[in-house]
Amino acid sequence: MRSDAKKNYEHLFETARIVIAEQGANASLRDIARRAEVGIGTLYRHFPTREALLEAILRESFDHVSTRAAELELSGSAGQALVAWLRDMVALTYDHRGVLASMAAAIDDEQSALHESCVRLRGSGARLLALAQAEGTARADIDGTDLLALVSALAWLNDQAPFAARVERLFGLITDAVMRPTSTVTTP
Amino acid sequence: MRSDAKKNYEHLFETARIVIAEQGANASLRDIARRAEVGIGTLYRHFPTREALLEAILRESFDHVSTRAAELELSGSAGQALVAWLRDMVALTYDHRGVLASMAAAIDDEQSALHESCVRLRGSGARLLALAQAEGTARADIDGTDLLALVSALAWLNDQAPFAARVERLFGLITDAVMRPTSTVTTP
DNA sequence: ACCTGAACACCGTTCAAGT
DNA sequence: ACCTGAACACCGTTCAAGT
Repeated sequence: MRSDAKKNYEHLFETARIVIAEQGANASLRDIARRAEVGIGTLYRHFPTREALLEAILRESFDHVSTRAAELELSGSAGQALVAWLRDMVALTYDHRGVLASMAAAIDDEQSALHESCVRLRGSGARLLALAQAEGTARADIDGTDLLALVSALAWLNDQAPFAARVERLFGLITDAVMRPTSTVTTP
Repeated sequence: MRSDAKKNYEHLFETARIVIAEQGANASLRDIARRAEVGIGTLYRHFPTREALLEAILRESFDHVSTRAAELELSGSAGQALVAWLRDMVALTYDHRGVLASMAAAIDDEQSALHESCVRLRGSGARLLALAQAEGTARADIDGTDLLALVSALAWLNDQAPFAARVERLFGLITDAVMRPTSTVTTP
Protein backbone atom coordinates (compact mmCIF):
# COMPACT_ATOMS: atom_id res chain seq x y z
CA MET A 1 0.00 0.00 0.00
CA ARG A 2 1.25 3.43 -0.96
CA SER A 3 2.03 5.67 1.96
CA ASP A 4 -0.69 8.21 1.12
CA ALA A 5 -3.20 5.38 0.83
CA LYS A 6 -2.11 3.98 4.16
CA LYS A 7 -2.54 7.36 5.78
CA ASN A 8 -6.04 7.62 4.34
CA TYR A 9 -6.88 4.13 5.47
CA GLU A 10 -5.82 4.76 9.02
CA HIS A 11 -7.49 8.13 9.31
CA LEU A 12 -10.67 6.66 7.87
CA PHE A 13 -10.49 3.80 10.30
CA GLU A 14 -10.08 6.03 13.35
CA THR A 15 -12.84 8.36 12.22
CA ALA A 16 -15.18 5.46 11.55
CA ARG A 17 -14.48 4.07 14.99
CA ILE A 18 -15.49 7.37 16.57
CA VAL A 19 -18.59 7.93 14.45
CA ILE A 20 -19.80 4.36 14.93
CA ALA A 21 -19.22 4.60 18.66
CA GLU A 22 -21.33 7.76 18.62
CA GLN A 23 -24.11 6.73 16.27
CA GLY A 24 -24.06 2.97 16.12
CA ALA A 25 -23.29 0.50 13.36
CA ASN A 26 -25.72 2.14 10.93
CA ALA A 27 -23.99 5.50 10.92
CA SER A 28 -23.89 7.26 7.57
CA LEU A 29 -20.90 6.21 5.47
CA ARG A 30 -21.01 9.56 3.73
CA ASP A 31 -20.74 11.24 7.09
CA ILE A 32 -17.72 9.15 8.00
CA ALA A 33 -15.99 10.08 4.74
CA ARG A 34 -16.85 13.75 5.29
CA ARG A 35 -15.50 13.78 8.82
CA ALA A 36 -12.36 11.98 7.67
CA GLU A 37 -12.05 14.64 4.93
CA VAL A 38 -11.73 12.15 2.10
CA GLY A 39 -13.90 11.53 -0.92
CA ILE A 40 -16.65 8.95 -0.50
CA GLY A 41 -14.94 6.86 -3.18
CA THR A 42 -11.87 6.56 -0.99
CA LEU A 43 -13.95 5.04 1.78
CA TYR A 44 -15.38 2.50 -0.67
CA ARG A 45 -11.94 1.70 -2.01
CA HIS A 46 -10.65 0.78 1.43
CA PHE A 47 -13.86 -0.73 2.77
CA PRO A 48 -15.93 -2.07 -0.10
CA THR A 49 -18.90 -2.85 2.14
CA ARG A 50 -20.21 -1.67 5.48
CA GLU A 51 -19.47 -5.14 6.83
CA ALA A 52 -15.83 -4.79 5.84
CA LEU A 53 -15.63 -1.57 7.84
CA LEU A 54 -17.36 -3.14 10.84
CA GLU A 55 -15.09 -6.14 10.63
CA ALA A 56 -12.02 -3.91 10.80
CA ILE A 57 -13.42 -2.04 13.78
CA LEU A 58 -14.58 -5.15 15.63
CA ARG A 59 -11.57 -7.34 14.91
CA GLU A 60 -9.78 -6.39 18.12
CA SER A 61 -12.83 -7.08 20.25
CA PHE A 62 -13.45 -10.34 18.44
CA ASP A 63 -9.92 -11.46 19.06
CA HIS A 64 -10.21 -10.46 22.69
CA VAL A 65 -13.29 -12.63 23.20
CA SER A 66 -11.73 -15.55 21.33
CA THR A 67 -8.54 -15.40 23.35
CA ARG A 68 -10.47 -15.21 26.60
CA ALA A 69 -12.60 -18.14 25.48
CA ALA A 70 -9.51 -20.25 24.86
CA GLU A 71 -8.28 -19.43 28.36
CA LEU A 72 -11.68 -20.18 29.83
CA GLU A 73 -11.65 -23.62 28.24
CA LEU A 74 -8.75 -24.52 30.48
CA SER A 75 -10.32 -23.15 33.63
CA GLY A 76 -11.72 -25.40 36.32
CA SER A 77 -15.45 -25.01 36.04
CA ALA A 78 -16.93 -25.29 32.57
CA GLY A 79 -20.17 -23.79 33.88
CA GLN A 80 -18.47 -20.67 35.20
CA ALA A 81 -16.46 -20.44 32.00
CA LEU A 82 -19.64 -20.43 29.93
CA VAL A 83 -21.22 -17.70 32.03
CA ALA A 84 -18.05 -15.64 31.70
CA TRP A 85 -18.18 -16.04 27.92
CA LEU A 86 -21.79 -14.88 27.87
CA ARG A 87 -20.75 -11.82 29.87
CA ASP A 88 -17.91 -11.14 27.43
CA MET A 89 -20.30 -11.30 24.51
CA VAL A 90 -22.77 -8.90 26.07
CA ALA A 91 -19.90 -6.54 26.91
CA LEU A 92 -18.76 -6.67 23.26
CA THR A 93 -22.11 -5.35 22.16
CA TYR A 94 -22.23 -2.76 24.92
CA ASP A 95 -19.29 -1.15 23.19
CA HIS A 96 -20.71 -1.38 19.69
CA ARG A 97 -24.37 -0.46 19.39
CA GLY A 98 -26.31 -2.12 16.64
CA VAL A 99 -23.67 -4.58 15.47
CA LEU A 100 -25.56 -7.69 16.49
CA ALA A 101 -28.07 -7.39 13.67
CA SER A 102 -25.19 -7.40 11.18
CA MET A 103 -23.48 -10.22 13.04
CA ALA A 104 -26.67 -12.29 13.06
CA ALA A 105 -27.10 -11.80 9.33
CA ALA A 106 -23.46 -12.74 8.72
CA ILE A 107 -23.80 -16.18 10.27
CA ASP A 108 -25.52 -17.62 7.19
CA ASP A 109 -24.02 -15.26 4.62
CA GLU A 110 -20.66 -16.52 3.45
CA GLN A 111 -20.18 -13.40 1.35
CA SER A 112 -20.26 -11.12 4.39
CA ALA A 113 -16.96 -9.76 5.61
CA LEU A 114 -18.18 -10.58 9.10
CA HIS A 115 -18.96 -14.21 8.32
CA GLU A 116 -15.69 -15.76 9.41
CA SER A 117 -15.46 -13.77 12.65
CA CYS A 118 -19.00 -14.64 13.63
CA VAL A 119 -18.61 -18.30 12.91
CA ARG A 120 -15.41 -18.33 14.92
CA LEU A 121 -17.13 -16.56 17.80
CA ARG A 122 -20.00 -19.01 17.73
CA GLY A 123 -17.46 -21.82 17.75
CA SER A 124 -15.77 -20.52 20.88
CA GLY A 125 -19.09 -20.38 22.67
CA ALA A 126 -20.14 -23.77 21.35
CA ARG A 127 -17.02 -25.40 22.78
CA LEU A 128 -17.61 -23.91 26.23
CA LEU A 129 -21.24 -24.97 26.02
CA ALA A 130 -20.28 -28.53 25.12
CA LEU A 131 -17.91 -28.70 28.08
CA ALA A 132 -20.57 -27.41 30.45
CA GLN A 133 -23.05 -29.87 29.02
CA ALA A 134 -20.60 -32.73 29.53
CA GLU A 135 -20.07 -31.50 33.07
CA GLY A 136 -23.84 -31.50 33.52
CA THR A 137 -24.16 -27.81 34.39
CA ALA A 138 -25.76 -26.61 31.14
CA ARG A 139 -28.95 -27.92 29.61
CA ALA A 140 -28.35 -30.42 26.86
CA ASP A 141 -31.01 -29.32 24.38
CA ILE A 142 -29.33 -26.21 22.93
CA ASP A 143 -26.37 -25.66 20.63
CA GLY A 144 -23.89 -22.93 19.81
CA THR A 145 -26.27 -21.12 17.48
CA ASP A 146 -28.96 -21.05 20.17
CA LEU A 147 -26.41 -19.57 22.51
CA LEU A 148 -25.48 -16.89 19.99
CA ALA A 149 -29.16 -16.19 19.45
CA LEU A 150 -29.72 -15.65 23.17
CA VAL A 151 -26.76 -13.33 23.48
CA SER A 152 -27.85 -11.43 20.38
CA ALA A 153 -31.32 -11.03 21.80
CA LEU A 154 -29.89 -9.57 25.00
CA ALA A 155 -27.73 -7.24 22.97
CA TRP A 156 -30.75 -6.12 21.00
CA LEU A 157 -32.63 -5.39 24.22
CA ASN A 158 -29.67 -3.32 25.31
CA ASP A 159 -30.15 -1.13 22.23
CA GLN A 160 -33.82 -0.44 23.03
CA ALA A 161 -33.95 2.43 25.51
CA PRO A 162 -36.97 1.24 27.53
CA PHE A 163 -35.40 -2.17 28.05
CA ALA A 164 -31.73 -1.35 28.45
CA ALA A 165 -31.92 -0.97 32.23
CA ARG A 166 -33.34 -4.48 32.52
CA VAL A 167 -30.71 -6.34 30.54
CA GLU A 168 -28.72 -7.11 33.67
CA ARG A 169 -31.66 -8.87 35.31
CA LEU A 170 -32.71 -10.61 32.12
CA PHE A 171 -29.16 -11.75 31.59
CA GLY A 172 -29.49 -13.49 34.92
CA LEU A 173 -32.80 -15.04 33.98
CA ILE A 174 -31.47 -16.39 30.70
CA THR A 175 -28.23 -17.58 32.25
CA ASP A 176 -30.31 -19.44 34.83
CA ALA A 177 -32.26 -21.08 32.05
CA VAL A 178 -29.14 -22.12 30.15
CA MET A 179 -27.30 -23.35 33.24
CA ARG A 180 -30.09 -25.51 34.55
CA PRO A 181 -29.50 -29.09 33.44
CA THR A 182 -32.60 -30.51 31.79
CA SER A 183 -34.15 -33.09 34.05
CA THR A 184 -33.09 -36.52 32.88
CA VAL A 185 -34.83 -39.78 33.54
CA THR A 186 -32.67 -41.59 36.05
CA THR A 187 -32.81 -45.36 35.88
CA PRO A 188 -32.47 -46.89 39.34
CA MET B 1 -64.57 12.93 6.40
CA ARG B 2 -65.44 13.66 2.82
CA SER B 3 -66.27 10.61 0.76
CA ASP B 4 -63.30 10.99 -1.58
CA ALA B 5 -61.01 11.32 1.44
CA LYS B 6 -62.52 8.26 3.03
CA LYS B 7 -61.95 6.28 -0.15
CA ASN B 8 -58.32 7.41 -0.23
CA TYR B 9 -57.88 6.56 3.43
CA GLU B 10 -59.21 3.06 3.01
CA HIS B 11 -57.29 2.30 -0.15
CA LEU B 12 -54.13 3.62 1.44
CA PHE B 13 -54.78 1.49 4.49
CA GLU B 14 -55.27 -1.72 2.51
CA THR B 15 -52.23 -1.03 0.35
CA ALA B 16 -50.09 -0.29 3.38
CA ARG B 17 -51.22 -3.52 5.00
CA ILE B 18 -50.09 -5.47 1.95
CA VAL B 19 -46.78 -3.68 1.50
CA ILE B 20 -45.90 -3.91 5.19
CA ALA B 21 -46.80 -7.60 5.23
CA GLU B 22 -44.43 -8.03 2.28
CA GLN B 23 -41.56 -5.82 3.34
CA GLY B 24 -41.91 -5.32 7.07
CA ALA B 25 -42.62 -2.29 9.20
CA ASN B 26 -39.85 -0.25 7.59
CA ALA B 27 -41.28 -0.39 4.09
CA SER B 28 -40.92 2.77 2.05
CA LEU B 29 -43.79 5.20 2.64
CA ARG B 30 -43.25 6.60 -0.83
CA ASP B 31 -43.68 3.12 -2.23
CA ILE B 32 -46.95 2.67 -0.35
CA ALA B 33 -48.28 5.96 -1.72
CA ARG B 34 -47.17 4.99 -5.23
CA ARG B 35 -48.82 1.61 -5.07
CA ALA B 36 -52.00 3.17 -3.69
CA GLU B 37 -51.82 5.65 -6.58
CA VAL B 38 -52.10 8.73 -4.40
CA GLY B 39 -49.69 11.59 -3.85
CA ILE B 40 -47.23 11.21 -1.00
CA GLY B 41 -48.87 14.21 0.67
CA THR B 42 -52.14 12.31 0.89
CA LEU B 43 -50.46 9.55 2.83
CA TYR B 44 -49.01 12.08 5.26
CA ARG B 45 -52.39 13.78 5.63
CA HIS B 46 -54.05 10.56 6.73
CA PHE B 47 -51.12 9.11 8.64
CA PRO B 48 -48.91 11.93 9.92
CA THR B 49 -46.23 9.54 11.16
CA ARG B 50 -45.15 6.01 10.38
CA GLU B 51 -46.29 5.04 13.88
CA ALA B 52 -49.79 6.30 13.11
CA LEU B 53 -49.89 4.03 10.08
CA LEU B 54 -48.58 1.06 12.05
CA GLU B 55 -51.07 1.72 14.80
CA ALA B 56 -53.94 1.60 12.32
CA ILE B 57 -52.66 -1.65 10.85
CA LEU B 58 -51.95 -3.29 14.19
CA ARG B 59 -55.07 -2.13 16.03
CA GLU B 60 -57.05 -5.26 15.20
CA SER B 61 -54.27 -7.55 16.36
CA PHE B 62 -53.75 -5.49 19.50
CA ASP B 63 -57.43 -5.71 20.33
CA HIS B 64 -57.38 -9.43 19.68
CA VAL B 65 -54.56 -9.98 22.15
CA SER B 66 -56.18 -7.72 24.74
CA THR B 67 -59.52 -9.48 24.48
CA ARG B 68 -57.87 -12.87 24.75
CA ALA B 69 -55.91 -11.66 27.76
CA ALA B 70 -59.09 -10.57 29.52
CA GLU B 71 -60.57 -14.03 28.91
CA LEU B 72 -57.41 -15.71 30.08
CA GLU B 73 -57.56 -13.79 33.34
CA LEU B 74 -60.71 -15.69 34.17
CA SER B 75 -59.34 -19.09 33.23
CA GLY B 76 -58.39 -21.63 35.83
CA SER B 77 -54.61 -21.69 35.76
CA ALA B 78 -52.85 -18.35 35.87
CA GLY B 79 -49.64 -20.07 34.81
CA GLN B 80 -51.17 -21.53 31.68
CA ALA B 81 -52.87 -18.22 30.96
CA LEU B 82 -49.53 -16.43 31.07
CA VAL B 83 -47.91 -18.90 28.68
CA ALA B 84 -50.86 -18.52 26.33
CA TRP B 85 -50.42 -14.74 26.39
CA LEU B 86 -46.73 -15.11 25.58
CA ARG B 87 -47.69 -17.29 22.62
CA ASP B 88 -50.22 -14.70 21.47
CA MET B 89 -47.60 -11.98 21.59
CA VAL B 90 -45.10 -13.97 19.59
CA ALA B 91 -47.81 -14.78 17.05
CA LEU B 92 -48.62 -11.08 16.75
CA THR B 93 -45.09 -10.38 15.65
CA TYR B 94 -45.01 -13.38 13.34
CA ASP B 95 -47.64 -11.58 11.30
CA HIS B 96 -45.93 -8.20 11.37
CA ARG B 97 -42.21 -8.27 10.77
CA GLY B 98 -40.17 -5.56 12.36
CA VAL B 99 -42.88 -3.96 14.46
CA LEU B 100 -41.36 -4.82 17.79
CA ALA B 101 -38.58 -2.26 17.48
CA SER B 102 -41.21 0.46 17.02
CA MET B 103 -43.30 -0.96 19.83
CA ALA B 104 -40.33 -1.06 22.16
CA ALA B 105 -39.51 2.55 21.39
CA ALA B 106 -43.14 3.55 21.94
CA ILE B 107 -43.24 2.31 25.52
CA ASP B 108 -41.35 5.34 26.83
CA ASP B 109 -42.41 7.81 24.14
CA GLU B 110 -45.76 9.38 24.97
CA GLN B 111 -45.74 11.20 21.64
CA SER B 112 -45.77 7.97 19.68
CA ALA B 113 -49.06 6.90 18.13
CA LEU B 114 -48.24 3.42 19.35
CA HIS B 115 -47.69 4.47 22.97
CA GLU B 116 -51.17 3.80 24.30
CA SER B 117 -51.53 0.43 22.57
CA CYS B 118 -48.18 -0.76 23.82
CA VAL B 119 -48.80 0.33 27.37
CA ARG B 120 -52.17 -1.41 27.29
CA LEU B 121 -50.57 -4.56 25.93
CA ARG B 122 -47.93 -4.48 28.62
CA GLY B 123 -50.70 -4.05 31.18
CA SER B 124 -52.54 -7.12 30.02
CA GLY B 125 -49.38 -9.19 30.31
CA ALA B 126 -48.53 -7.65 33.66
CA ARG B 127 -51.88 -8.66 35.14
CA LEU B 128 -51.49 -12.25 34.01
CA LEU B 129 -47.96 -12.25 35.37
CA ALA B 130 -49.14 -10.94 38.75
CA LEU B 131 -51.77 -13.66 38.96
CA ALA B 132 -49.24 -16.35 38.12
CA GLN B 133 -46.84 -14.90 40.66
CA ALA B 134 -49.57 -14.92 43.32
CA GLU B 135 -50.31 -18.52 42.39
CA GLY B 136 -46.62 -19.29 42.75
CA THR B 137 -46.08 -20.52 39.20
CA ALA B 138 -44.11 -17.54 37.86
CA ARG B 139 -40.91 -16.19 39.31
CA ALA B 140 -41.44 -13.16 41.50
CA ASP B 141 -38.48 -11.04 40.43
CA ILE B 142 -39.76 -9.76 37.08
CA ASP B 143 -42.45 -7.28 36.07
CA GLY B 144 -44.59 -6.51 33.04
CA THR B 145 -41.87 -4.57 31.27
CA ASP B 146 -39.44 -7.47 31.68
CA LEU B 147 -42.07 -9.73 30.18
CA LEU B 148 -42.53 -7.40 27.22
CA ALA B 149 -38.77 -7.23 26.81
CA LEU B 150 -38.50 -11.02 26.66
CA VAL B 151 -41.29 -11.30 24.11
CA SER B 152 -39.76 -8.50 22.07
CA ALA B 153 -36.40 -10.24 22.11
CA LEU B 154 -38.00 -13.44 20.79
CA ALA B 155 -39.77 -11.46 18.10
CA TRP B 156 -36.49 -9.87 17.10
CA LEU B 157 -34.87 -13.28 16.83
CA ASN B 158 -37.72 -14.32 14.60
CA ASP B 159 -36.79 -11.52 12.21
CA GLN B 160 -33.16 -12.67 11.93
CA ALA B 161 -33.01 -15.41 9.30
CA PRO B 162 -30.29 -17.55 10.93
CA PHE B 163 -32.18 -17.62 14.23
CA ALA B 164 -35.80 -17.78 13.11
CA ALA B 165 -35.93 -21.58 13.07
CA ARG B 166 -34.84 -21.65 16.70
CA VAL B 167 -37.43 -19.30 18.15
CA GLU B 168 -39.75 -22.18 19.00
CA ARG B 169 -37.13 -23.87 21.15
CA LEU B 170 -35.94 -20.64 22.70
CA PHE B 171 -39.52 -19.69 23.48
CA GLY B 172 -39.66 -22.86 25.52
CA LEU B 173 -36.40 -22.05 27.26
CA ILE B 174 -37.54 -18.57 28.21
CA THR B 175 -40.98 -19.73 29.24
CA ASP B 176 -39.32 -22.28 31.49
CA ALA B 177 -37.26 -19.53 33.05
CA VAL B 178 -40.27 -17.29 33.64
CA MET B 179 -42.47 -20.07 34.96
CA ARG B 180 -39.99 -21.35 37.48
CA PRO B 181 -40.81 -19.90 40.89
CA THR B 182 -37.74 -18.39 42.50
CA SER B 183 -36.70 -20.40 45.51
CA THR B 184 -38.01 -18.70 48.63
CA VAL B 185 -36.73 -19.04 52.15
CA THR B 186 -39.31 -21.09 54.02
CA THR B 187 -39.54 -20.41 57.72
CA PRO B 188 -40.38 -23.58 59.66
C1' DA C 1 -2.08 3.41 -7.86
C1' DC C 2 -4.94 6.04 -5.78
C1' DC C 3 -8.25 9.90 -5.04
C1' DT C 4 -12.24 12.79 -6.16
C1' DG C 5 -16.85 14.06 -6.51
C1' DA C 6 -20.58 14.26 -9.87
C1' DA C 7 -24.22 11.19 -11.11
C1' DC C 8 -27.90 7.93 -10.32
C1' DA C 9 -31.54 6.03 -7.91
C1' DC C 10 -33.48 6.07 -3.99
C1' DC C 11 -35.39 7.93 0.90
C1' DG C 12 -38.52 10.98 4.52
C1' DT C 13 -40.89 15.19 5.04
C1' DT C 14 -42.95 19.72 3.99
C1' DC C 15 -45.70 22.98 1.75
C1' DA C 16 -47.32 26.11 -2.08
C1' DA C 17 -50.43 25.61 -5.63
C1' DG C 18 -54.29 23.61 -7.34
C1' DT C 19 -59.45 21.43 -7.35
C1' DA D 1 -61.43 20.05 2.44
C1' DC D 2 -58.62 17.65 0.36
C1' DC D 3 -55.08 16.28 -3.12
C1' DT D 4 -50.80 16.80 -5.71
C1' DG D 5 -46.08 16.65 -6.60
C1' DA D 6 -42.07 19.66 -6.74
C1' DA D 7 -38.60 20.90 -3.49
C1' DC D 8 -35.28 20.13 0.14
C1' DA D 9 -32.06 17.61 2.59
C1' DC D 10 -30.47 13.58 3.06
C1' DC D 11 -28.88 8.39 1.84
C1' DG D 12 -25.81 4.22 -0.58
C1' DT D 13 -23.17 3.11 -4.48
C1' DT D 14 -20.69 3.55 -8.91
C1' DC D 15 -17.47 5.21 -12.07
C1' DA D 16 -15.26 8.58 -15.42
C1' DA D 17 -11.89 11.88 -14.94
C1' DG D 18 -8.11 13.43 -12.76
C1' DT D 19 -3.14 13.24 -10.19
